[in-house]
Amino acid sequence: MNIQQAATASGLTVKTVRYYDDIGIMKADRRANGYRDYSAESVHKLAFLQRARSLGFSVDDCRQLMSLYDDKDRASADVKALAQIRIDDINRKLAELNSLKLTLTSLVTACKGDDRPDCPILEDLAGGHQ
Amino acid sequence: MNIQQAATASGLTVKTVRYYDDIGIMKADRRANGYRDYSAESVHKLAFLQRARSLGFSVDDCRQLMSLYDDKDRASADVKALAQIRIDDINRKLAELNSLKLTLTSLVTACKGDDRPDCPILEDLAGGHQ
DNA sequence: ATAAGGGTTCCAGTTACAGGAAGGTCAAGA
DNA sequence: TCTTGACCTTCCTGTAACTGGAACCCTTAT
Repeated sequence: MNIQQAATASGLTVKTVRYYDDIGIMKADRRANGYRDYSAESVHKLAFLQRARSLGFSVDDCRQLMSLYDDKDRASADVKALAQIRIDDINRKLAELNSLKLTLTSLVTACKGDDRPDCPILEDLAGGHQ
Repeated sequence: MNIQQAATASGLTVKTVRYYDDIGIMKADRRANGYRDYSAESVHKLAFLQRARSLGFSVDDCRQLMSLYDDKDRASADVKALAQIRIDDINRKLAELNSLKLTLTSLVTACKGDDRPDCPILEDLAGGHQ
């Protein structure tokens, strides 16, 4: 299977598939003419990568997930631990974003948003909360 | 004031302050010996940048905020609009992260996390949701 | 004179690709 | 057979916002 078809089938871009080959996370076979060649199993692994990336795992995380996936003797606890770390990340980001949102929302509420130059947002940015 | 002191006073790192000088968002004065020199007002602007960045404004947003800040005839509506865009961004990210969290949490819950190789997380990544 | 602790510039590395140039390959039609 | 167009290849650059480090200059104190 050509790279284009592999990309389409796995939900990735051609650029990304080539990149995954370059960094060695998903090596492609080569035909005599140098073209990359993807088997059904390779496409499956690419789709695995696509899904893992879309769930916010880093490419490095994916490297680990892939080796766990390939290891038929793995312990599911190892995978669970990786996923839990991701959840913790997400929780941290959620907390941070919620706090940002609160601050910005209160600023926007305080700002009249008219033609005059008084602006509580700029005042706050300039040091109101030091 | 030396760069070190300016950095400390504004809550930035020396590297960052130098970077802001390089990209022109906050140009420093220079002494005869070539050292950067920061006035109280410069430090104030650096602190403004620090606060805006910590609220999730991009450096490019900050460029606009700075010019609005410097412009005494600005309309506060302009600033309000920028802040609103940021809030919308944040809402989008919150929704995305919440959805990720739901998925990961249900996977982690389904995974026994023991020594055996059966792992719903890997199964899902491998195509459970196609 | 020298050593410590500033400062300077410039270059590489980070993440996960995207864009684009230059050129090789393949299948089909005139 | 030649050409055309759609593929494919590698390689280089750029992205955002810095960080780390090398090589070197300046200042101050001992």
